[in-house]
Amino acid sequence: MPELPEVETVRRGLLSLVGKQILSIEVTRPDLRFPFPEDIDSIAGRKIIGIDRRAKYLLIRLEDNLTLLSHLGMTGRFGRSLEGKHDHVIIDFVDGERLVYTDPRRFGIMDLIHGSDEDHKLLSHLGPEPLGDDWNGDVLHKAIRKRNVSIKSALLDQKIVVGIGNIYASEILFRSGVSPKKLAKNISRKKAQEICEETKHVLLIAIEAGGSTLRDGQFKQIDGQLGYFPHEFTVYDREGESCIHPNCQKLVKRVVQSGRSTFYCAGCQR
DNA sequence: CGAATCTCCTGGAGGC
DNA sequence: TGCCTCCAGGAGATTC
Repeated sequence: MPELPEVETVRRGLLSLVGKQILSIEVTRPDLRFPFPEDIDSIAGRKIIGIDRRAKYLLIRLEDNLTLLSHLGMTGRFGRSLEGKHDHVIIDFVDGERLVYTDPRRFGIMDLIHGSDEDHKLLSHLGPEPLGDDWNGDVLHKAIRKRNVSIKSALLDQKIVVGIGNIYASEILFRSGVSPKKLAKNISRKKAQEICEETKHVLLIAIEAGGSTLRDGQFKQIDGQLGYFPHEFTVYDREGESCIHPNCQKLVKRVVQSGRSTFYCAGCQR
């Protein structure tokens, strides 16, 4: 499932579309997670002038201050040709290129932003970007020091920090040596600093690796190449396997928090 | 206000 | 081989 690194990888893959003029857009159904905007056709005739990312949202910038917002949900992906029954959005370009949004589970989102991002309902409440220079241990500590939830849940809360999903939350906490069950309000300033640094590290490494996906490789980079590097994971989906630390004899555990699997090492994470 | 729960959806895995 | 159940999970909506 796409988290920040996967979305960033998709963004980079889409950059070759910048400068192209849209000929037409076709939707094969009325909605994904939400209904498509009624004026979705208004992107036709406009050129793509840039592609940004905010949290896990892709922001396809068009002429005349119009932005096509896209969220990949769980299983959304962009391709250059039709794949089958789950193709929901087909964008054709004047030069003959084609962009197809495919999403079996339809948790994705496609919407238009007229004007500034901050005014859009889905973007207005988002927290800081984890890779931004202004996100540090202090900022994280202040955001969680009164929160009566587990640190795992806090890292998934997009109002605290954006872009982290279920996989990287486990990875970050393992590398930080913090138990996922520890309450956010009990995280020291120093530990918050470590979590912050590991977050940046993990996300950057994943971006360099080209993103990752679930075990079935549902996520594809735009050229169709799989972007899945399971060996990168230290704990995620490794229940019952040995902790990777050479001096640790423990096995990776799995617990369910807020209905989501969390993987951790009880020996290394306190 | 914060926190917990419910909800959307389909494909894949496992059980028998 | 087929059918059933369960599970994966982002994040808004709902409830308390």
